[in-house]
Amino acid sequence: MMKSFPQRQAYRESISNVIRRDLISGKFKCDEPMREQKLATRFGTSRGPVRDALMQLTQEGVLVYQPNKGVRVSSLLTDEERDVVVAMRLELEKYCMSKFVPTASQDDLDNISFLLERLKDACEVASLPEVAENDLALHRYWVAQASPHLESTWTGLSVRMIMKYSRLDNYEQSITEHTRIVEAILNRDVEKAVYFLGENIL
Amino acid sequence: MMKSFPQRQAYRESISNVIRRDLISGKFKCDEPMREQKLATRFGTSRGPVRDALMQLTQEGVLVYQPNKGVRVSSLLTDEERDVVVAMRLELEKYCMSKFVPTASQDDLDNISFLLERLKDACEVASLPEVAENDLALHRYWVAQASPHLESTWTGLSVRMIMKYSRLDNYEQSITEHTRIVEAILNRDVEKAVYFLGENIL
DNA sequence: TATGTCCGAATTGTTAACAATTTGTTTGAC
DNA sequence: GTCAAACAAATTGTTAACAATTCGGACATA
Repeated sequence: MMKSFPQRQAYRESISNVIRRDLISGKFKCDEPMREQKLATRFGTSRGPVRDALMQLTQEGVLVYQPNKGVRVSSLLTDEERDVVVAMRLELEKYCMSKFVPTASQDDLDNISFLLERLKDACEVASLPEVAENDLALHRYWVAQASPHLESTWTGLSVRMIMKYSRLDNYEQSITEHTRIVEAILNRDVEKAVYFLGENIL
Repeated sequence: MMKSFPQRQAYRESISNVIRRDLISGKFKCDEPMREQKLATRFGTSRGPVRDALMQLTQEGVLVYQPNKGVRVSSLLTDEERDVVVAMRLELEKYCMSKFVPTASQDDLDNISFLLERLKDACEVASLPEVAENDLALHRYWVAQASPHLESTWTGLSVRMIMKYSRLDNYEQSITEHTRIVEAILNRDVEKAVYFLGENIL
């Protein structure tokens, strides 16, 4: 569905996805070192793919690397840095949204609706990691559709923004905000979509 | 000098630096696949470190990865995408500059002056790759000092911005623009520094 | 107690070999 | 000649072993 997945080669991506999820849900303490062997056994692979995943997350900024010492969880952004990241992400997503809305196919609209429903479900259950994942999945959709070039940049910004301080724990608000955005998209109303996006990303 | 280099462990970083430089100077065609073994022999290592470097550049966005097919040179940004990237980079650097100028030590100022001189030298020689490298090195200085958290984000934005369309081939202009910026920094004039930065990054 | 040195364990860095996948070419039927 | 299947070569993905570095504690000394 939706993503014509490049068959196989899940390792690198899927491992980093799981770790990223753990990081978002606060499963690791700050500055905690990530041991390669430990993770390798956890994922049932050798250290190679784990190293790949760790390096990827390092480049995203959620982990930091020190030669011969491995990677550890990055310290959180300062409030000021977070503001900058928010502004950058908003700049990026506004562009993607204004590009996406006029050109979205019916399939796209269906997928958006579907992702919104999944987000709502997660909010009902009130499971923060689930909410975060579905929130990002929804936003990622229009980013990836409008500008695959910038998807990886977007991921780094978004994850770090969420890790610093998450507004996602207000589930009611998250639902209404995203419902508004999606409704605007379905109505092909770029103005509103971008506006509500600005109210959601902060 | 200046960078307390993490002893050893040059491989990963230095390889990606060389490749990045080659990419900026247009040594590879667009969509050209990067063969691991070829690069490995070139750098005198095994494929491991090369894979690390390639993945890092992939995360920066200058290379794209396809499972079981390796990485190839990423297609260039569209004009619109470049505008967005420019805006994001400017947002980021303005913050760093306003943070850096008031708190810069004498050493910092010396280093900035030194980096400016090197940039001028490169402009004299009129070697585009050299100019690009020194241009980035100068900008990187205040970014890394003000916000190490965001350095990797900055690198990705800057490299892709330069690759799409480089204003650097106007060497005269590059010198004057950067001289103005550095002078403002030396005078602790945040206003001017940020202003001239805005004139330089576009 | 405080300090410094040495040694062993734990961890990361690198390599080469092997497995799996993709790609290119030849072969053969029609 | 065209197309498709089968085979061969090239390339990527993964693994385990080995090398180099870092970390922690025991021990000796002042």
